[in-house]
Amino acid sequence: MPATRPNLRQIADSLGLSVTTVSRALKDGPEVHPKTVARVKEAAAAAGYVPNLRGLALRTGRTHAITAVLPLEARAYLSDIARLPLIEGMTVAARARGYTLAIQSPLPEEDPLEALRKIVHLGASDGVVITRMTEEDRRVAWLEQNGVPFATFGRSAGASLHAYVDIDNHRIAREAAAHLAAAGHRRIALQLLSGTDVSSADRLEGYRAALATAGLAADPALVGRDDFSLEASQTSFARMLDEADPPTALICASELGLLGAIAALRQRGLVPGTDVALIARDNTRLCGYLSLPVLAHRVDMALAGETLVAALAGRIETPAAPPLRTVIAPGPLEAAG
Amino acid sequence: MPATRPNLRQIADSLGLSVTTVSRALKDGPEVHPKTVARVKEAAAAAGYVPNLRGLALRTGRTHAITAVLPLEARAYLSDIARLPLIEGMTVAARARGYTLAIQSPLPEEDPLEALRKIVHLGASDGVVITRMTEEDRRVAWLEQNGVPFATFGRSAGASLHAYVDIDNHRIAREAAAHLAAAGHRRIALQLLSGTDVSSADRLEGYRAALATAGLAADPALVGRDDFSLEASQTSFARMLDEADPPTALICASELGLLGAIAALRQRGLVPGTDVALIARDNTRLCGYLSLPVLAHRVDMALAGETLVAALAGRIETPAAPPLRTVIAPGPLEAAG
DNA sequence: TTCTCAATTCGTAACGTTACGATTTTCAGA
DNA sequence: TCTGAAAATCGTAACGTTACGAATTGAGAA
Repeated sequence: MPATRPNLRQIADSLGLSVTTVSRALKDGPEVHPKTVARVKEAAAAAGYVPNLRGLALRTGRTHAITAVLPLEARAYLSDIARLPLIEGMTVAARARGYTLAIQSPLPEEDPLEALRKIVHLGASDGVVITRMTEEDRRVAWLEQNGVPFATFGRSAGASLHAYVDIDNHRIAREAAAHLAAAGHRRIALQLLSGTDVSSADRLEGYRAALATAGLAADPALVGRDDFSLEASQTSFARMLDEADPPTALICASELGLLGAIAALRQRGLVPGTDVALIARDNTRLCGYLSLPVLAHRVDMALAGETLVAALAGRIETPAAPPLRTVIAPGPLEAAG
Repeated sequence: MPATRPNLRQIADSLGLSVTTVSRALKDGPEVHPKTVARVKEAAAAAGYVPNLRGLALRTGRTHAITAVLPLEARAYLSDIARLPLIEGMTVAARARGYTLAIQSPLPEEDPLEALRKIVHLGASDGVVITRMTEEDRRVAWLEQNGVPFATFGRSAGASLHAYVDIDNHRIAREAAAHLAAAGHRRIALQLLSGTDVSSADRLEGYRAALATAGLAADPALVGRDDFSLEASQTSFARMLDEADPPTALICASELGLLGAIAALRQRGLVPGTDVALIARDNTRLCGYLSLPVLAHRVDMALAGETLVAALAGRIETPAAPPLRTVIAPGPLEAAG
């Protein structure tokens, strides 16, 4: 920015020292006389000196910024309410570690790898957090090949090696389906994302595992894949409800999905949560204030964001250390509120 | 990031040209032979060249990043749900204009001016968006003195000159109070932020204007200043409701405030929206799903975010042009949903 | 006084880019 | 073939910082 800010040269000139000595003094270099260190630090503080990140970045290659590639336009990814604590968690954790968080929202029509390549080549950050992982994510391979520090939200297939934070989607869906089966439900519907997200695959697996354990058949017609707008969700559930053997329980995948399900039920004169059991994706505040008997797991998205940044910071600062891999356990399945 | 990315020198060497010529060719400099321009562009595309922002920033002073100073930890500022569309609007608009949005969440204990000074002196962005404006905001004076491009969310006292986007809080509170007065309410409570935010001052003024027009006295005991957690809001409203002459209508300031009010009412066996009228701050999705007779203005926070970035981009790119000043009009007071 | 060695301090180069002035090449006209 | 101007290209410096090796200073010993 155009603000004329003090730089090393000005401080050096004002003290009759060289730029080199001032630079070293400010980072307590052992070669600088203690008295000089004190003088320099005093002058720097008086002048309000802050090291210029642009020069620093060019010289050292470190920008002290991290970039999160997080779709914000697409309503399909993460519920509205789950997104904010994730961003908050990342921002706060980044700041606490001396980083700035930059958010890049990829355009839906862009090739994810190409978009990522551009972001990395800009060289404006020390590492990236990527989201919306697919099974064989080409981005992971590319990042690894190019030695770019990264952490992913959600595992990818080759997840044995890289830093990631994941929600235990398998367990969440499994517990949800198991609970419903134990309550006597035989026709349990599951809502998934429309893409090839790993999270959806995990949820589907967990759901099937629970059904198998309960001795129930898995009916593909009961697995909805819509893109999680309220309307799409409503349509999707409505179709299931209008079939010959409709579901008596729904496992939703976002609060928009939940609201869509409620709309579809009300449209048919059914009482949500009573006539048809409902399990929400996250136990968000919204669920609690629906005044409906809805169950949900509480998932700490802020913690997920913080852990993501911690994992990325680890890759940046100690590349030799093993990557941090975390699966966030959900809280117990409980009455939403 | 450590990725070895192509730079101008490599492209120049591979073509037997100088760095200067390649640099000029890539931006269609008129001094370069058209055939050379074509050759250079082809080679650059083949190599996947992306200009390095670090070098560019150092040379040109432009970082193509903007920083939004937005408190994310403090629950007191902006409702949870209103924050996300604001961030989304800013991110998307920034990206559309070739900027990256960085979010800096100031720590509550930090001096706002000092924190801003550090952010600016880092030189990591071309301009800043600041929020939580106070009447005589020292940050505005400092930014102006130092020639830093900026836009504010909310006006400050000397707002005649700088770029800002504001919500018409005066009108929102005025219409809310007027509507309640017209419905026969005589004791109308208003909830405000606890700080010295301009938005709260505007709301208070609008509220008082409506009461005066309706010939009602303004009772200071009916103006709550809490910090907008659900609990604080509940306590604050509870105190009012337990007084000798309790309010029969509440104008809330966030959805958390609304939920706190509902909790306080239910605690006393009162039916929210029926026994005591409620007007919410924003017509968020949550309000609609409360299944209560709640009124609210719809405020387009995503538009506010987009407009903020547009205003800031204007300051950065055409400093001579008059600053963009926008007041976002709310939608009509309507049944929430 | 002079020498030696350690303690300080300094100057230069480099990161990748663009601006500016200098230099080379090209080609029409004599 | 030569001249000269226009066209095209090149080299150098600079943005602010740090790393490296060189240069200077000072104190104690001979």
